Amino acid sequence: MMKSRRRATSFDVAALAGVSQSAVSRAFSPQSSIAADTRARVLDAARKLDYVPNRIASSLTTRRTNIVAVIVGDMANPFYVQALHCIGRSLQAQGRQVLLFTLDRDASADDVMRRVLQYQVDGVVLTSARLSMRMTGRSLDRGVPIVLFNRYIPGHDAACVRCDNVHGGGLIASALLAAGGRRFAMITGDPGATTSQDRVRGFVTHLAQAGVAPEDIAEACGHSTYEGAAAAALALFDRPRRDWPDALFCINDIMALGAMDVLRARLGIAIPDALQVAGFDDIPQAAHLSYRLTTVAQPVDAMVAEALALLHLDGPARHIERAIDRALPGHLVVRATLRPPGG
Amino acid sequence: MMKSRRRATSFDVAALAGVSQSAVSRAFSPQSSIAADTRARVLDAARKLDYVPNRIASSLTTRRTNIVAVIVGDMANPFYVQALHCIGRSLQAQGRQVLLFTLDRDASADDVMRRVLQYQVDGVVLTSARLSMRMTGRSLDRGVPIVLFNRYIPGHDAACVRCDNVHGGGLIASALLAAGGRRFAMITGDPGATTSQDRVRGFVTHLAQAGVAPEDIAEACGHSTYEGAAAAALALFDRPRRDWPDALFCINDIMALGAMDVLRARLGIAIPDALQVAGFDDIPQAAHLSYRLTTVAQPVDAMVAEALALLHLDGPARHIERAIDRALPGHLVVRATLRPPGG
DNA sequence: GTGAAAGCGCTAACAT
DNA sequence: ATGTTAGCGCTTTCAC
Repeated sequence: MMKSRRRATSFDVAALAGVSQSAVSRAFSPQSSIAADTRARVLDAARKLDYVPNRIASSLTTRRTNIVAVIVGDMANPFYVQALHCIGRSLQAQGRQVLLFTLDRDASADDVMRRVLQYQVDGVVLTSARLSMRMTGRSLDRGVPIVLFNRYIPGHDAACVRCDNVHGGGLIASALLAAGGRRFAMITGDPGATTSQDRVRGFVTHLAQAGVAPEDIAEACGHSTYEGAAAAALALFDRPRRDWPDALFCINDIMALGAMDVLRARLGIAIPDALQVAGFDDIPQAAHLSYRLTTVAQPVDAMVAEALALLHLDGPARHIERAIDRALPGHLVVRATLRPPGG
Repeated sequence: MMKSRRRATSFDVAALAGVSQSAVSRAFSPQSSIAADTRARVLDAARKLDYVPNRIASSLTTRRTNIVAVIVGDMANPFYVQALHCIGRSLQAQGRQVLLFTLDRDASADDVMRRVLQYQVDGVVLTSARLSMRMTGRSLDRGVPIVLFNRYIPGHDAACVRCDNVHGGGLIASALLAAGGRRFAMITGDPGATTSQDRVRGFVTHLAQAGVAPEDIAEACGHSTYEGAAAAALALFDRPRRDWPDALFCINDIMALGAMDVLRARLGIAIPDALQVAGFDDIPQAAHLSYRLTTVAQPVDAMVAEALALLHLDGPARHIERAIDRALPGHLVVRATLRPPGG
């Protein structure tokens, strides 16, 4: 028993309820002035016809789709999955939805932005991807705000929300020093991203203050992936055993997992006894018993709240933020990959 | 230097190009009949005005949004993240996008479906969530196809794409038997989901054929989470050491990781020497060196392709599949959590 | 091949 | 509080 092929419209409901079509519209907008019993009659008729307001049609007139585009550059990194989940939840609680755009490694964010603009989204959240100034300008000029999440590009027009990476790098350095680290090494991420650069800078600067010369810090690029970090770790340990590092900072957790796994399985290195390890992000896996990774926790909830706030989704006064940079502090989470200080 | 606040419309482009508005529309639809030079003039004018076709407006007339809703029930399970990623990529390659709906644990899929319908999506993919028949009927009757991904509900109206879980459970049983398992245990997932039930059934049935009585198989529910599985594993081993299981099947990989972690860290159990472990799904982490988990790989790409095909997104003949059940075979991936047979 | 005109389903003034 | 009317930006007959 199939219902009528055509979906009911507000006109159908109006006819059945014996009111005008605009009354139907009002019945479905919480703050409009309509008599309680009129609304009741309308909602009743709507139920009978299985009527659901068409948000796509309404967005044509309101000029708001209540859709936010989220561009995710690296779904293989649980940190971004976590961020996406948090963004989705928050938005959904506001009656909005995420339109997801995935960006395969080295795909152009500009290309995907062209498509984003076709969907008339109310805002864009961009994670782990680079967007040209030209494209950013196009979006901002059309009134579509953009916020870069966990990515900061100096001089860039878009708003940006991130963790204070320099500070976080310093936290790791001081923890590793306090735990007795002597020969330092680090595995870096995307060399072009300030996220990686800043964490490295905070780390190196802090170590320098403690008398560790930057050139004494071994370094390898892990390209922000588990596999890349595994390769980088082996490269760092490709030297006489007495020169092996005893303190390793991985610019993010997913790389720390890759490094720990390969160093333990292939070289039999004991963590934290022979090597202390720290990461960054505090992804769920960092807490798992196989790793118990010391790391800097990014304040994801606060970052997401801030990012969405900067989009100014509420109110009719669509203000577009430009060149804003919000760096929120992370905090050290000490787990078992560091020896207890003075232990 | 800010451009005009108002976004250019096809009328603006038409005026600049000296053609009618419908010509502009045609210039942007690949298959419409329009002279090459007219199209060129239009595209040129469009570029000058930074015009982008409004897909929301066009979907009003075409009755297709080119948006597919994906409802994700468990973002903490990497398998679903993988599926989401794959769906997003495939859809994007077809010029479509994913509208993401997240479902917090125990939230009602019916509630979220009500919102889905407002967005006039062309189809719905539902992962790890239960949808009432009533709501399913409403959606199908309105011409919005639904496919359940990795979930099968007997007698349900929606189409369903899944792995052959009974077969997969059998593969694990036979691998565990061949590797010398004697005292079997399993950690189950959501007790109400056929996904878990079928894997259990395949496993138990196969063992029974080899002479292992079902009542000799220890069982605990891990609720499909890492933490739940850790607790379940401890419960299974809360008995005299000589009665400890030597072969453990976890209904999915994420639970296998939780079980392995806690059994190794808390009870010092050696895997695979003292205990052989197998999972299901083949999530990326299963291959990591800390686990090297033997598991059944779900054919995610094929499943996604099949799911999208059942949505019949192409062509004007919007056919709605009902009560379809497609079970694709998974395959065993042998890693280090099983002892080599005859070794 | 091209233009004119009629909607798609809704919201938002504007009257009443 | 309610109805009338004019769009929102586009696609699609239908003439020419």
